[in-house]
Amino acid sequence: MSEKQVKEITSRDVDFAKWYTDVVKKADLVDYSSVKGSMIIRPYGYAIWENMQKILDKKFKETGHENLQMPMFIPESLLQVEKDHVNGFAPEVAWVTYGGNNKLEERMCVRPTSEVLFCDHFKKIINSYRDLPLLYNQWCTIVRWEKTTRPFLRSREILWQEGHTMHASEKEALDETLRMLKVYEDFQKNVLAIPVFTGQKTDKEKFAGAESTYAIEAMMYDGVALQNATSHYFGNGFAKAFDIKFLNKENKLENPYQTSWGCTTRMIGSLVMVHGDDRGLVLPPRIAPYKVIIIPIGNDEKINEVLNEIKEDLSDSLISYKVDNSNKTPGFKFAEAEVKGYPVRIEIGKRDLEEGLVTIVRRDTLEKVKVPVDEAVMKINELLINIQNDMYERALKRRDSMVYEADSYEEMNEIAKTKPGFIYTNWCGNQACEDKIKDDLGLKSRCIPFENNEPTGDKKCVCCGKEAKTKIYWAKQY
RNA sequence: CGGGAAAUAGCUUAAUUUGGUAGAGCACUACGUUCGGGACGUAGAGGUUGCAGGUUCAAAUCCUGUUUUCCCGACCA
Repeated sequence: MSEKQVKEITSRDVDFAKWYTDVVKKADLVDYSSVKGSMIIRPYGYAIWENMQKILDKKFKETGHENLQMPMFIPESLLQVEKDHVNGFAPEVAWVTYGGNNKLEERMCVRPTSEVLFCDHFKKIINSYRDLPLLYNQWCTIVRWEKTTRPFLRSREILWQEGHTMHASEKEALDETLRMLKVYEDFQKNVLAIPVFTGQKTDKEKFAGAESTYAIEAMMYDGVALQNATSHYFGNGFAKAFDIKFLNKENKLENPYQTSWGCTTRMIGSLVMVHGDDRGLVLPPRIAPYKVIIIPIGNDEKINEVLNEIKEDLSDSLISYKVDNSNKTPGFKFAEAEVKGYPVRIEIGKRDLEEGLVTIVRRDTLEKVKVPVDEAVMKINELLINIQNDMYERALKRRDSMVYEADSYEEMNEIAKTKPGFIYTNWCGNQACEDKIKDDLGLKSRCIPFENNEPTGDKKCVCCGKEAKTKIYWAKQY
């Protein structure tokens, strides 16, 4: 690697935090604005979000959901209807107190999430079991006044999607909660190539006002956890607080059962921190705005002819591409392509063309192959599939190598202090142990996975030594 | 929100200690030569030194406040 690259992007093993900010800025994903925690998502970063939206939105619609748009402001009295909810969010909402020069009679917060807005609406439109289920989703921004902010990982203005549904039965609502969690899990695995632990949050970590919260938890390159999506089951708590009722088949009034689920542009941060390397971003083909970057080396008739031929073949195969026609030297273009993380690079130069070849380079391994011009697109198709799979397998292998089981508190302590990653232990189910582990080791519970969650070994809680109820993951979090 | 550090051209920075004409490299613009791992020549453009006050004959430099960024902690469904 040249000295110039080392200078521009801090090595991720030297200073991971600096590496992250270098990559998100140098890959043109994001820029800072003059408001803390309110970032500018630049076209290349936004294109990744658009792809996420496109793929998820299709899934949401296939599962019967409709998009709508709710207001941005919530009157204080409305936010206060559900007690746990307001207690959870009050410390981090932004308030609007003036309209022009006039002080408002009642202040309004900028939505930190839209449960109460949906409930206010649901109350008006739900009358009968025939109105259920109601399956809604909205793409919007929300505001949470975070104290510490970082691009994509924790911002004050958050670009996200929130699904809100109402059901006639407890079971149906719970099924919906888990169904959407599964949609997120599949998306992470198959599109983002990010392995996740899927499971239930503890009572301490669950959403304010929810009966149960589920999450998908990813591990970043440095072993720190990032929650990439959540799905909540509310029971009928909000419905009761908001007096939402429907007549069931027996002609009796009943409160419906509710869910909500969401994911944000934080997933872009995940992509960077799971797959990126010292040369920059590495994007899985299925989410990359451009799957191929074409770099002509030099400029003559033959090169242009082959360039056009390949462009046509890529278009025919529905493979998105970008051409770097700038006047930069090849070395500059290669380095630039690597910072941006285009999955495949194709180099068209006269030296290869004399033998009828072009060079194809995959970003994840930097492996180069030379193929005949008319086989280039076929080869690219094959590579894109391999890159997608290999990236997932590599991420999975790395993650699994950083998950440690601890049987005693001493062992857990030792691992927490010396090895980055997740720790998997027996747990009694009491918050006292969660609090102690947070205080002693700085670790928070991530989730209780759905599978292989039976206590093992002596079946005692790793912290208090009492009988364990389950196994659970612990980690530092972003 | 506490503790620390920083802010000078798009980027990296010099001048700040000791107040006295804001300077460079890269990037950018035009033309030309180049092109297989961060090219070269010639010419050019780019700054009320984050913002607001104060001290001074004079402030990038000293003082106060403020905003933003980074680090550590607290907080964070």
